[in-house]
Amino acid sequence: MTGVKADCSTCKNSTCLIKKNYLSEKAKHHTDKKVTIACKKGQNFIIEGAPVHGLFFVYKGKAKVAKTGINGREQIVRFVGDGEIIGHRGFGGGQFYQINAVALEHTVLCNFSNDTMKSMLKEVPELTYDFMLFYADELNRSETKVKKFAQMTVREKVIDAILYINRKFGQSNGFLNLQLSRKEIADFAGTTDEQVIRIISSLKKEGLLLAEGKKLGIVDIPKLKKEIADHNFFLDS
DNA sequence: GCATTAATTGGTC
DNA sequence: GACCAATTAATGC
Repeated sequence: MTGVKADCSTCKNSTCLIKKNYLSEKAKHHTDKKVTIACKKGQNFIIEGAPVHGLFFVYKGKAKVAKTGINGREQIVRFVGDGEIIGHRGFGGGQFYQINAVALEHTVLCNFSNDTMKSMLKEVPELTYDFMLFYADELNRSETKVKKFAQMTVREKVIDAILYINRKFGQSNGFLNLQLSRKEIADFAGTTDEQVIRIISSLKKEGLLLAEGKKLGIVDIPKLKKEIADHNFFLDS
C-alpha cells in the first residue's frame, strides 16, 4: 500500500518479540517475508471462526481482542498496543480463530504466516524461549482474571479495568491515552454500560476520576489501587 | 441542520 | 446487578 511498510530493522518497538530477537542477518530472510497491513479505525482484522492466518504484531496503533457471547454480548479479552502479539492462540494446532480483533484507531500490523513463524522459532532459540515466557505469562494473567471475575464487585472490576488501561497505555495531560466507550469498558470489566456509567460518575463525585465526554483521567491512582488491593495480590494483569 | 449513536438517569424484576 | 425505557448529549453525514 501507500508508504507504510513496517521494517523490522528500523522498528522502535523494543517490546516486540520479533524485534527483540531480530539478530541482524540471522532472521532477516524471515522478517522480509512478513506482510504489512494498515487498518482503519473500527476495522475487524481478525474474525472469530475464520481460518488462522498466521500471527499479528502491532507495529503502531491500538486494538481490542474479544470473544462474542450469546446475545450479542461481547467479552473483551485484552487490549493491545505497539509491539504486542495478536492471534497467538490460533498458532500451531488451531485451525480457526477463537477471537475477534478490532482496531481502535488507525493501526499498522505485521503479519507473519504460520510457516514463517515455524521456521523462525526452529532457527532462533532465543525467540522460542521468549515465546514460551509469553505464553506462560498469558496463562497466568488468564487465571488471575478468572479469580477476579468471580470475586470482585462490579465497582472493583471497573476500577481494575481503568487501572489496567492506565498501566498499559498511561496518561497524558491528565487523561488516559486510550479512549473507550462506556460499553467497551463494560465489555472488558464483565458488566453493563449502565453500571460503568454509574460507577464512573460516583468516582467522579468522590474526586478520584476525571471525565470529559469519552476522555477519562485518573486523579488519585494510589487511592484507586488501595480500593482493589484487598482482592488483588498486585499481580499486574 | 438532521439523523444516528452514545451517555445518562430512573425504574423494575 | 441485569435489563428496559426515556431523555439528553455527542457525532457523523
